[in-house]
Amino acid sequence: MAEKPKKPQKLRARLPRGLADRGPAEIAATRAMVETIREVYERYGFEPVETPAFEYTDALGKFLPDQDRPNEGVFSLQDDDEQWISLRYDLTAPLARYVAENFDALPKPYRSYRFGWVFRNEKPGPGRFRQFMQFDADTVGSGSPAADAEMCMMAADTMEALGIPRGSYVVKVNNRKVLDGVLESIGLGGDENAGRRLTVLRAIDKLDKFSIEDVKKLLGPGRWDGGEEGKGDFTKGAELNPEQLKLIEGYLAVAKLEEKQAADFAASGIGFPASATLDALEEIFGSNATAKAAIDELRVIADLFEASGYGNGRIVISSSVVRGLEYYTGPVYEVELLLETKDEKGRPVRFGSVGGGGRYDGLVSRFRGEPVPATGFSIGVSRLQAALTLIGKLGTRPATGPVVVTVFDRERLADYQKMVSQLRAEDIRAELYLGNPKNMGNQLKYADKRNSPCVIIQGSDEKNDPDGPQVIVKDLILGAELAALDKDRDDYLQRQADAQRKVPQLGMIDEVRRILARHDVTWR
RNA sequence: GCAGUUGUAGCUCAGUUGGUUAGAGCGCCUGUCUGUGGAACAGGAGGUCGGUGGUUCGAGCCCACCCAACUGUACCA
Repeated sequence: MAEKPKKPQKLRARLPRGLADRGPAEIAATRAMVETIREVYERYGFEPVETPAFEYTDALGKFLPDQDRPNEGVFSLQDDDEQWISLRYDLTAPLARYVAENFDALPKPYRSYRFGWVFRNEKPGPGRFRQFMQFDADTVGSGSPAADAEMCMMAADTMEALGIPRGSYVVKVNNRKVLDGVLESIGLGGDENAGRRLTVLRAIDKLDKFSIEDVKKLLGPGRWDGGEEGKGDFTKGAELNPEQLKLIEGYLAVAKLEEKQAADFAASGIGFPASATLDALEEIFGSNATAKAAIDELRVIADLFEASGYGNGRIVISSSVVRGLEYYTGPVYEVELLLETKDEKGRPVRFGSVGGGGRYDGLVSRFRGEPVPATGFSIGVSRLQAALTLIGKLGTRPATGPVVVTVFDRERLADYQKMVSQLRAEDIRAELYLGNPKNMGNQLKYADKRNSPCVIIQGSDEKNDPDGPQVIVKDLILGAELAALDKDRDDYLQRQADAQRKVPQLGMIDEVRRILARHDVTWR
């Protein structure tokens, strides 16, 4: 017995984790979403601008403090002059660089939008990728709360334009300065408390994910990952003392109250005034000047969106919104999907935030000697697309393929190619079968896989028809429907004849058009 | 990063207390089909049983370590 010849080790074709290939259906869906978002943003007066995927790492602000090395959350490399450059991890920092670099030429306020891929070197998860698409709009050079209110209204309009019904999404607004004031009032102001401030903010941010009890654990001693003693990893808490804890509990209570009001609204359809929760906040933290000013700012924003009719639950004040810890300086917003659905294994899926933004008054002024207020909003296109696909709001039906002209006689390739050209000249997507034409079956299988509406066949019988040259136009969609009706072979062959027609070659275009119209094929 | 769960064909999964040549369905390819996809039948390709080492006469099964995926959690501009 001869030994089995060892096969050469094959290279395994594989995609790095957290990245995704995209097929025709997904590309079409993204294109449609991007067009819809663009229309809304342009209606609000924003103009397009694009920046490259790479930036100098220092422009992104992602160098680790005291180290000559970029944050590992960003994909970075050293240019040939040793300078670090990084793939952008959002569209905001590059915009700040662009505005600073072109400051004198741009109209102020400068209002622009852009979409593109961004990259984060993080652990991927369902709906979370290491490359994903964002669609941003920003107003640079206006410190007015009206600029912030407008971002929220535009977020709401965009959701509805994308087909998410009112009540199935909510735009939540908070103000980072409220949180700053709250932290000051429990004695966590100053540089020496920066670390604990972060811990407290992170804990508050978890309010939508954890119970109030678990959040309190994080504010106090800490919490086990598994939810109970000894299970999973231990997360160290902020170790607040009882007085501090009590004040924060007051804040958490307001946040929970807002949540309940929002739920009541969803049930009843009756809106509630933002002033109610703001009054409650002011009662507890109004004595702190920072908090007071921030609450007043939120009142202005609420007045604006309520006056324009967005107060009916589309935009709400929400104290649990924290957002990123790095650059936001004022109002912050988040768009949340309220739809609940099940995944393929029947587990409930919460989509959570599909967009957000806020005021970043420090980002442009880093590059300039003067203050430059700015506010922006970003939609996570990839995550939103994943969510919309899961709830069936986006068609996953593959796009219709081209009309396939089959090759019957390989001697007559030129004749078939001419038919293809005639179809193309009429703006009908068409192609010649370019595979091995040894039998008709394979060609039909190919057309079937391409999701073609129909195929063209011309053999010698048709070519030499006594009534002049004919072609067979076979409707694949109708054919598939008819075939599903009956299993009997003779009957099947009979029905098959119904789905294909022999027409004079001169009438080929009309027959194809008839089939396209029958199935509403437009190719968009 | 930490913790738990899981790794057998392209996909979904079987595989007895450790015992010859590791199976099924679906999918794929070929043929029945001298002019027709989705049907039927026949045949075929496809596996380093996640990897490495160990225990054993013998490991898909037992042990150790590693890797990957999933879930939770941490970080997330």
